[in-house]
Amino acid sequence: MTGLSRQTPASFKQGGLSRIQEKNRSLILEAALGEFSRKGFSGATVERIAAEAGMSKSNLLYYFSSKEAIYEATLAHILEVWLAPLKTLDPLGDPADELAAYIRQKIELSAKFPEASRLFANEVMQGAPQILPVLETDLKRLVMEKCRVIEDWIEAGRMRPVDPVHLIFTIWATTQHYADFSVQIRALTGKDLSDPDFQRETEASVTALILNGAGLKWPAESDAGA
Amino acid sequence: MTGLSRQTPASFKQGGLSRIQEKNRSLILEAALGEFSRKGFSGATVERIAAEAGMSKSNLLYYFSSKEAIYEATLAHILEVWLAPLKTLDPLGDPADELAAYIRQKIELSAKFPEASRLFANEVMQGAPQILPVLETDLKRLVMEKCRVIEDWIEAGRMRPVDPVHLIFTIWATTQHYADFSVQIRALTGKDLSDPDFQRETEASVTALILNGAGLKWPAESDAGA
DNA sequence: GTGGGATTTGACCAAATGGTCAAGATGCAA
DNA sequence: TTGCATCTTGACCATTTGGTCAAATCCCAC
Repeated sequence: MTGLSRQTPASFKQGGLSRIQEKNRSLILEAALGEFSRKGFSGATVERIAAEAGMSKSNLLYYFSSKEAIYEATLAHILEVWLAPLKTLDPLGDPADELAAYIRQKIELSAKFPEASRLFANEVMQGAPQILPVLETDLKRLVMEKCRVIEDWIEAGRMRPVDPVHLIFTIWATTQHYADFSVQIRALTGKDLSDPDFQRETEASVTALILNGAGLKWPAESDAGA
Repeated sequence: MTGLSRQTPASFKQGGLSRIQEKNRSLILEAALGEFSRKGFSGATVERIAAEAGMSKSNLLYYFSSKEAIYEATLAHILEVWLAPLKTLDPLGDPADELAAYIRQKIELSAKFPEASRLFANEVMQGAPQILPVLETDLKRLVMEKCRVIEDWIEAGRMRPVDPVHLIFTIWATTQHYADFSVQIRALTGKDLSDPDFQRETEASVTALILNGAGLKWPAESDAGA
């Protein structure tokens, strides 16, 4: 009787996705991440996404109603992972340790999910058409909260007075740079974050530069190898 | 007699472009920069570029034989400007002054030509299909040369031992971040580099962070206002 | 002013691509 | 096994878009 349910993947009835749906949506999102990050939204084709996910274009459009819907889902899927590390910045911890840990996590993400980084960068560079609202609300609230944490550290004389928001931008910029510009980095150094040695070297350099720039001792006293 | 010259803008005969050609090529390149930086290569349309340049699509294709040709010309046009500042890093100057000047120039570029920055970022993020050769030759040579300069400063004990290539990457990352992610920055701070006050503030923060991170005194002694 | 090359454009074409649809295949509960 | 909902697909369509072409129109040296 219902002519309606036909084009709706049984789906959301009460949030329960069927086994097949679970698998296919997951395959699609993974393929979409690769395609969108490689080609950008406009350059990506649903045909290629479908092929990479191992199904027909028609079938893909059975699970996601449009190219834009796939894009939004992909973006939402990575956004939480992407912004998570900042939340761990602990006001009660040691400033140097906390910032070092944050930088390490961000570089870890850049190393493990360079495609997500590029997709995010692409979205923001195009004017953040999909995620601007999130940036202006959730992210802004989070950043302001963590800026307050840093300000408190500064007022307590535990680090040099730096503008917290620029400190955060600098951390974002540097860590994401290694993912987004990996081709350039490989062209210049012959390596990128996929090389564990290079990842360690990058982490050490970036952390030392930023922490010392913020007036924190780094590496912390301990054995500083040759 | 020559059926050949017809589709070739009188052009290159000996490098002399006619007045009209000069004007139109310039209009096209400016329009293309806007369109490509806003939409990326795939998202851009020659129709819109032509409209923005105030001419018909057919006429645009009279000056550039294809969309890709416009893209290459646009990229080549900005590339020299983009890489110029690094060349000014003077081995004979004071490390702090030299690096501060370099950072200032890069931020100046990000403020004045954010579209060029985004176009460049886009190109590299897609794998640098057009400019990879340049990166691997000219840019690599330049970077290695300047790394040597920094190493000499370090060996002379004039700055903390830092990996020069990571120092350069950090400067690139931070300065370009303010152009490429200006939408995010505006969402979080309400301002961006188009605001002169924000530009000064950014320059001061970034310079202080990086130079102090590199073990250099900054700001140099002088009146440090309240 | 005039002839011929430079410039400009509208009409047109072919390929790529997002999306629809109806029919067929598959999985599963009874 | 059978009936029905879920799942899958090939055929098809409309639009967008990069690019061509022949016919104007413009510009300028003579």
